[in-house]
Amino acid sequence: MKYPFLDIEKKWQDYWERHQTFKTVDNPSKPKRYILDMFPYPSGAGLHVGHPEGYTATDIYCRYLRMKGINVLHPIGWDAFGLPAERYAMQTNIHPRITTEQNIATFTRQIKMLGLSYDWSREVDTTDPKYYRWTQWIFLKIYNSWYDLRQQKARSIDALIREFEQKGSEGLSLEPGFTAEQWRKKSKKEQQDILADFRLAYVAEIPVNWCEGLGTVLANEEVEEWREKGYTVERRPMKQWMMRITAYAERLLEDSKELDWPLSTLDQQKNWIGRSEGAEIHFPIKGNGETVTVFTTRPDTIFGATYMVLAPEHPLVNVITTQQQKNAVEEYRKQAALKSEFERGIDKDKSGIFSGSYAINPATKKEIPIWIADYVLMGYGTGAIMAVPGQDERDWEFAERFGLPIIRTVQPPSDFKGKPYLGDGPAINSDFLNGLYIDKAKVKIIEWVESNKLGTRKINYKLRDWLFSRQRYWGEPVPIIHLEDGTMKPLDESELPLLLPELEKFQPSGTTESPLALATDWVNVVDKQTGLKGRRETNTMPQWAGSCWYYLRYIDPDNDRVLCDPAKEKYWMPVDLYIGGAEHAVLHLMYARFWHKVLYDLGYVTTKEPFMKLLHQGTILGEDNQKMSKSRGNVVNPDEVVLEYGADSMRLFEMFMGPLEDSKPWSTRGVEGVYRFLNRVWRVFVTEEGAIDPSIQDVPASPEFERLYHQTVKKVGEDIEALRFNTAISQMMIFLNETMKLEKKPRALLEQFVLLLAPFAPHIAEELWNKLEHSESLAYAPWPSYTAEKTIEDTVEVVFQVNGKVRSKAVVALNTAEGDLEDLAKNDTHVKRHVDGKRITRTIVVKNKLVNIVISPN
RNA sequence: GCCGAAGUGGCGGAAUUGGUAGACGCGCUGGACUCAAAAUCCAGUUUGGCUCAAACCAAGUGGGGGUUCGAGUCCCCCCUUCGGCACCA
Repeated sequence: MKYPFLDIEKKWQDYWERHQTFKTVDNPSKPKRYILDMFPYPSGAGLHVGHPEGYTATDIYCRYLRMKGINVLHPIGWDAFGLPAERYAMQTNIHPRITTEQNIATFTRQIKMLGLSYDWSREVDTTDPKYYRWTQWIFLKIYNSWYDLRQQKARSIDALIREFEQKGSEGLSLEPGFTAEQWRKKSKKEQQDILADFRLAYVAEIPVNWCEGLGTVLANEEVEEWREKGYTVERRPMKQWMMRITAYAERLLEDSKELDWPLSTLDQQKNWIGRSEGAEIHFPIKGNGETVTVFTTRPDTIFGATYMVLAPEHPLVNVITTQQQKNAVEEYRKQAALKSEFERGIDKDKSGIFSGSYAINPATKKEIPIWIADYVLMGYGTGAIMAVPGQDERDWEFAERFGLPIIRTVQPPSDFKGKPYLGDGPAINSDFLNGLYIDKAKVKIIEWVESNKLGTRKINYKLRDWLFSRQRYWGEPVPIIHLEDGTMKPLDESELPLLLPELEKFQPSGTTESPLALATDWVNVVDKQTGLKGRRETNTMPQWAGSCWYYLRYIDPDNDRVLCDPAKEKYWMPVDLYIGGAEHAVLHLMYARFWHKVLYDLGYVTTKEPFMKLLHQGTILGEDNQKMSKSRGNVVNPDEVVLEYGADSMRLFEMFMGPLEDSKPWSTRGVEGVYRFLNRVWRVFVTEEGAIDPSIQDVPASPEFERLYHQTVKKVGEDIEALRFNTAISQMMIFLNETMKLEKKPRALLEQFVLLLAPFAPHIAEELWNKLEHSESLAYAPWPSYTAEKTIEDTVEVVFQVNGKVRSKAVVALNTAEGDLEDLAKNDTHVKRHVDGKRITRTIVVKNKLVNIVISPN
C-alpha cells in the first residue's frame, strides 16, 4: 500500500495556512535568523524543477532553526517587472499587469504545493505601486546624493549646495573651480550641470547599442542575436540615466573580503571591479599646447613608449588630426562606430590610423606619433595610452603591423624567445631607471613624474557606471521631470508613487524613447511652482532596480511612512543566508550591495553589507545530463512529480541528489528511491488500518540502537547546519534500515526520529506526529538532542598493514593500548605470512586505527 | 588567452588536521512471497586473476612524477569538462 501523500500534503498545507504557523513575529528578545531566497521572475512557463532546489534547502534550514528556538524570517515575493510580459503585450495587447498577475498566481500555487514555510503575509511584488513607490523613493535619494571623497561616503546633495554657497568649490577637485560668489551668480541650469557631475544618479551622453529596426537600445549580450536576424545595431551616443557605482569601487572591493560567499563569486566581482594601480601621465602635443593624458600600470616602461594611441571616440581626436589625415580619420571613426565593443575584441587584427600629429615623450623628450585605434577603449582609463611595444603584446602587434619602432626597456632572460617581454627584469634603455627591477623602477619613475608635475599616481577600475535606463514600458517610471528651461526637477517624495500610465497599445514609440512617450497626457506636465512646461522622463528603470532592495521591504512590507522601520531593520538585518543562482554573481549582487551602501551612508540601514553568507544552488540538468530545454524535450515538470510521488518525495530527492552547489542530472529512478524510503517510514509507523504500528512500544532501546540514534541526531543536525542535506538523508535511511529490523521499536526514539525528518519531509512528519498523539504541529517542537558520549562505539575495527597494504583486520575494544595492538598484529596469521622471514624495520601504531609493519625485502 | 570550480563503480554520490576507498540511493543479479505480475522483503554487486565457493593475490579515485611507514586527500607537470571574463593599457 502506498502512503496517502496527496491527502496528507493537502491536509497539512491547509493546517499551516489556517493556523498561520509560519507567520513571523518581530520579537527582539529572541535570537533571529534571516534566511532569504532570491525571489523569482514569475514567467509564463511556471516553476521548473530548478526553482525548488534552493527553496527546499532554505526551507529545511528554516524549519530546523524554528525547532531550535530561533526567530526566523523567511519571505518570498516576485521580481515581476521585465521584458517577457512586455513582449507578450506587444503581440497580444494584453496588459503586462494581467499576464504578471496570472503568472504570480501559478507560481504561488506551485510554491505552496511544495509545502515551503514562507511567511506569506510579507509577500512583495516589485510591480505593485505600493512597492515601487519605494523603489522610486530610493532613486530620488540616490539622485539627491553625491559621493564625498573626503569622507568616503554618500551625502545629501543639499550639503554640497550649502558648501558651494559658503566656500565655492574649494577643497573639491573641480576644474574650473569657483568661489561662493561665482556660484551664486551662475544660472540655475549652470548650477544643475555642475551638480550633475556629483550626483550618484545622472544623465550622460554615452554610446549605446541602438537598433533602429527595433526602436530600442540593446544590452551588449543581445546585440549578436538581433544582428543575426538581419537588424543593424549601431553604437550611438544617447542620453541615458547612469548610476555612479564607480564611486563605490573601492568599498565594494574592500568590504567583500569579510563576506562568507563562494570564492568564485567573490573573484568574479573582484575581476569585474578590476582595480589596477598605476599612474596618469601627461604627454604634451607638439605644436598646439594641448596635452594627452594616459593611464598606465607600467610607468616604468615610459622610455619605451614609441607612439601613442587615442580611442576613436577620444575628444582630442578632432583637435590633433591634421588636414591631410582628416578624411581617413573620419572614415575610420565611422567604421569603428559600427562595431560593438564585443566585435572590436573579436577582430584580432589590429586596425588604426595615423592622426598626423606628434606628442613629446616626457621621459625621452622625443617626438612620437599619435595614432587612433579601436583597440584602445574610451571607457577605460583616459581613453588614451602610451604604447610600449617592447613590454605589451597588443602594442607589439600594432607596432609590427604599422612599422612603428620597438624598444625594449626590460632586459629579458637570455633564453627568452617571445616578442614582448612581460616578466620582471632589470630596466634597460631607460636612463636613470637602468638596472632597477619593475617594482623599484615604478616607485622611482612615479616620484620623478610627480615632482616634475607630469602626472600623478592613480588607481583605476574596470568597473563602469551603471546604465540605468531602459526604453521600456513595464518598469518603474523614473520620477523626474524635464522642464522647458533645460533643467530637471525630481518629484517630491509626497508625489510618489508615480504610476505607470495606461496605454492603448504596447508598441515601440518609433523614436528613441520608450512607449511611455505615447502617453501624452502623462508625459506632458506643467510645474506648479514655476509654471514651466515639462515632460516626464520616459525611460524606465531596469529590472535590477526592484531586486536591489526587496530584502529590506520584507522586514516591514506594509509600512507606508518609511521603506522599513529602523528598529525592525536593526533586528533583522543583515540577511544571514542568501541562496540563489550563480548567474547573479555579478550584476544583481553587485547592484544590491551598491544600493545598500548608499542607504547605509544616508543612515537608512545599519549594516555595511546586506548578505552575509551566500550560496548558489547548482543547475539541475535533464535526465540526459544536458541542460533542460523544451527543444531537447528533457524538461521535468514539478506538478507531475508532485502528483505522482508527492511534495515530500520531490523535496527529499532534490536534496538527496548531491551537494547543493553542484550541477546534477534529474533522475526519475532517484525520485522513486526516496519515495520508497518515505513509504518505508510510513509502514514502520502506521498499519494498513491507519493505526500506529503495534511494534512501536514503550520499551528501552538496545545499547546499539541507542548509539545509532544519538549518532543520527548528531549527524542530521550537523549536516543541516552545514547545508549538507544529502548526507543527512543518508543517515536517516541508515537509521530507518536498522529500525525495520527491530521486533519491538522504542517509541521514544522513533518519535524523535519523526522530528529529525520533519524539516525534510514536513507533511508526512506532521501526520505521523499527529498519529503519535501530539495535538499541535511539530513546527516548533524542540529539536532532538544527543549525548556525545552515547555516540561513541565501544569497539573499533583496527587494520593491520604490511608495508602500507591492508593484510588483516581485528575488532578490539576502544582505546586498546598501542603495545597490545602491536602484539595482536604481529601474531595475526595473515600478517605473519607476509612478515615471516623478513626484517621488520619499523612499526607504526595509530590507536583505534591501524598497525603498519614495515619490512625490508630480505 | 585569462580567472574560477570540478574529474571517485554501470549511474547520482560518500569518505579529506594524510590512516579500512566506494557509506546511502539507483540500476543489475539471485532468492522469498504470488496462479502470475506489481509492490514488498532477503542476499549479492569496483575490476581482474585463481576458484564450485570461500580464502587468497593483483590493480584501482582523469594521466604522469614526487613527498610519506601510509596519498582520493599534500606538492609539481599535463589532460578533460563546466562556469565566468574577454584588446581594461
